[in-house]
Amino acid sequence: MPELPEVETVARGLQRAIAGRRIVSVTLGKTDFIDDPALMERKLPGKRIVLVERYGKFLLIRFEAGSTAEDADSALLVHLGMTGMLLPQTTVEMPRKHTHVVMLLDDGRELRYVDPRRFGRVAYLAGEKLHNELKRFGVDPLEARLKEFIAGIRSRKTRIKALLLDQSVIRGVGNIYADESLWRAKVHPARLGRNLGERELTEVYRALQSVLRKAILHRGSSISDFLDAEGMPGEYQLHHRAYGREGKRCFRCGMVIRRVIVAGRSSYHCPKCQAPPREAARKRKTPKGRLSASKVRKSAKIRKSRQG
DNA sequence: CTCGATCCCTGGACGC
DNA sequence: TGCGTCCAGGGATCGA
Repeated sequence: MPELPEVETVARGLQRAIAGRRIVSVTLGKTDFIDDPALMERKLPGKRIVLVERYGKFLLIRFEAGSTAEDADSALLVHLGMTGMLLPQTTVEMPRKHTHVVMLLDDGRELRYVDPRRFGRVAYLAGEKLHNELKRFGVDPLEARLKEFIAGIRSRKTRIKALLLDQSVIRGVGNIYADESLWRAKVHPARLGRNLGERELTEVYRALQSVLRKAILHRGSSISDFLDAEGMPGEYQLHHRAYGREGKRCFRCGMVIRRVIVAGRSSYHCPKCQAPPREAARKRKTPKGRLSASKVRKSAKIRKSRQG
């Protein structure tokens, strides 16, 4: 599941592998995760890749400025979703199953986008549109100063876990690194961000940066299927202290790690080290009778989307 | 404004 | 072995 460290790893690998190459042609498979497939097919051929960088959880493949103003400052924006992979491969290598975008490069290799679940997103954007897209996001956690981080957390009234995951507040953090950071900072995921003291917020900030940096050094976490640009899995999953460790013992105090749902996401934490909030012993209410009704609605929606 | 719930998708785990 | 069911999760969207 590509979050900041995984995307950073892919960006570095791609920068080494394809910077300077020119795109010769584009072949698309399924396109339901592409913003404007026709535009992409029209604009990419001939473009030279000058830089591959990370922006939050996005990869930005930046192109050489074209002759027209419209083509200045253009990029391919790629979000890997849950299972996306960008692999530079030779044409003799069999494309993996679920390869949906193939970009032929001028050295004969292909840059292939593979995404079984198609939770990702691909968009060709230029000029103002690119600019507007990027400014929707909050601060980069590795670049933000403590003051900016705290201002971001205090900007909204919700739980710390939800704040860390909110890309418009902080860009790049997902479920794994949110849990890992909160465990290290000894802060319960359901605490309200507003109720965290200066000291606690400082701890979260430091833990977040430390965890992200270490994870980048280990080339990210491969839980099920993350692969970097060289097709290699990361190793940071071997260093997880909270995420995915339900029922196992806390490395700090020996208490059993628990999983609760916060902000709609599995949240692994140590119930002893990470004291639960006093503020809101709020219980989620999910009437069981709704189940059948929602399933009825689900099938109706699927039918509708297939038509339109 | 802010919240939770729901949905998208596929493969892997699990139960029988 | 094979089938059905559940779950993972980021982000868009919607109704409360």
